[in-house]
This record gives sequence, structure tokens and C-alpha cells, in this order.
Amino acid sequence: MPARTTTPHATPESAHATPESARFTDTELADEMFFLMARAAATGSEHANRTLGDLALKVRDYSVLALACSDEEPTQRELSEFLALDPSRIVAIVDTLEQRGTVERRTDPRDRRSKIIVATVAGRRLYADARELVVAATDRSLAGLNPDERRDLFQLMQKVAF
Amino acid sequence: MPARTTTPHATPESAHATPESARFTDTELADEMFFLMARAAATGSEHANRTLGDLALKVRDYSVLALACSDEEPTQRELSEFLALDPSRIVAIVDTLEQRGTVERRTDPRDRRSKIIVATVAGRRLYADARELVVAATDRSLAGLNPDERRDLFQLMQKVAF
DNA sequence: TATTGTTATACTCTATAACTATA
DNA sequence: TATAGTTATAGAGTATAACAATA
Repeated sequence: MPARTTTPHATPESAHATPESARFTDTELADEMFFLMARAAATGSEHANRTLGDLALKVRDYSVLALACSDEEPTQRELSEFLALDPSRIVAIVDTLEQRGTVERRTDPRDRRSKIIVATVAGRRLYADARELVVAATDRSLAGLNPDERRDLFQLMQKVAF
Repeated sequence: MPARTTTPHATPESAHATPESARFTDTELADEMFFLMARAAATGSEHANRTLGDLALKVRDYSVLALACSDEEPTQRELSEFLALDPSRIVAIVDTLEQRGTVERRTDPRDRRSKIIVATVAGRRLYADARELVVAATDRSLAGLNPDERRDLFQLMQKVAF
């Protein structure tokens, strides 16, 4: 996923306001969209990271694996752009995924400088399991919203994100 | 803002998909809420960070300053909890704000271990300027949404974030 | 000459553990 | 004994520059 998480980043403890600090929810800061976004993203990534830990994955690994499982045949450069991660970061992530036997680097026949990242059979199995976990974690993160609200939020977020 | 970040995190280049990687917007990954959140938060924080740079502030500094300007008289511990940042990180942020003469540490008379962070007059002026910049940056980040959609998104995000 | 992937490196951020002063 | 703030430090993440292979 993109950087920033902010985002921005993994959260040490739950990002949900504890009773002691809940009184800050009425401040101007808590009314700013960037703050709400950062907070929601932090909680979401935290939940996803925690649940993905069962498969020894982090959200970054998961994101690369997911795109490697798509039919788009991404090069590392494209992964870097779409995930807003430095090319050197992609190298490291692909290294770990490759060492686990979940993805392969294939030289792009049309441009032999580029390497296409494709998932192996084992990688696709891992992704299927991971996606189930992530979907379940998302469900928990959005526990406060009813189905209509979730659909609305999803559509609005797609507009904002792309 | 929370760690996340997104957290999550500052983005090297624009988090918006470039034409070359736009084809990934149809993948399963791009349909996952945590990914959309992380991406939106990254772009939002990036815009906010960039514009706050004019005042030599980052979003973290801004967040602490905002709460110091509120009437809630936060202690460092409370700032740490609400912003989901480590206490040692709060120390560093308050240090820089204090050196600029924008906030003061006041020993809490009810518990002399705690320090209440309050904005100075200069701090309130800085915050007023910074808030203008942040509001304008938010406006640009949400350029793709009409007023109704912005209101809906705001309400939904508040539910998710708290 | 420019670009992809890679490596190395510096820098920032985050997490942990100790210490002090208060409680 | 426990907690708030502080400090130091190790670790993870990020950014930058250089290099080899290819275009």
C-alpha cells in the first residue's frame, strides 16, 4: 500500500481513542479530514498487519503479492509507482517474497532491463489465504458502519484515492 | 495525527497513480478498503506536509500545536495516546515547538509528574496561519468530490476514526 | 544519453529500556 | 510500587546517490 500511512506507519497500540483522551474528539483537529484519514488508515493498516502476521506477511508484502497475482504482469518500476514506494524498497520486498518461493522475477522480453514479478502456485495459495484474513480484518475495522454506509464509503474512497 | 500512516508515512512523490500504473486500479488490491484508506491518507498527509513546509511545520507538529491551542489542556501523556505516538516522540515534538516559542510546558498542579502543553500567543498565531493552509490543502485533496459527497465522507470518516 | 534494477548509505521514524521525580 | 516525562539506543522505514546492464 502507499506510504503513508501514512500514513501514515504501524501503530504501537490501538489507534482508537482511550477513554482518557476521548475528550479530544471535539477539537478542531479531530474535524480535519487529513487527520481522520490518517487515523482511519493507521487503524486499518494496524488490523491488517496484525492479522497478516499469522502468515508472516506485512501489508507491503501483501500488496506486492496481490499485484503479482493479478493479470497485469507488473514490473518492479510499476509496483514502485503504484504503491508509492521507492524502487529500492520494492527490491527488498520482492527479495523476501522470492526467497519464500511465492513470486518470481522474469526478465521482460520487450525490455530486458525490466523484471516482471509473477506469483508462483505457492504464492497464489498464500495470497488466497491472506486475502481472506484481510477481508475479515477490514470487516472488523468497519464494524461501526452498516452495509449502506460501507458501500458509500467505498465509492467515495475510490474517488479520493485515484 | 496517528501513526499511521500512514500510516501511516510521508510520500516520496505524488501518491496519485501515474498513467503508466493506472491499469492497476482494476485489481483486487485496489478494491480493498485498507488500501484505499492508506492511499488517501498518504496523499492527504503529503499535501498537508508540503503546504505546512512554508511555516516550517510538519503534520505531527501541527497536530500537537492544534491540541495545545484547544481548551482541553492536554498533558504529554494524553497527546501520546490521542495521536498514537510514542511518549518519547511527543517529547521531541514539544521540544521543537517550545524552542520556537509556540508552546509552553506547565506542570500540572494536580499531578506534578504531568506537564500540560499550552500554546503561547505566538503559537496561536502560527496555528491560525497553519490551519488556513491545511484547510486549503484538504480542499485540493478532495477536488474530485462535490459538497454533498464531502459532507458524507466526513461523517463516515468520523464514524470509522473514533 | 536515459532508464531499470540494484547496492550502499544517510536519515528519519519507531520501539524499548532505563532513569528521575513524583504519586 | 506505579506513572509521567526524559534520555539513549537499536531497529525499521525512507530517501539519495552511484553503478551495471540495457535501451
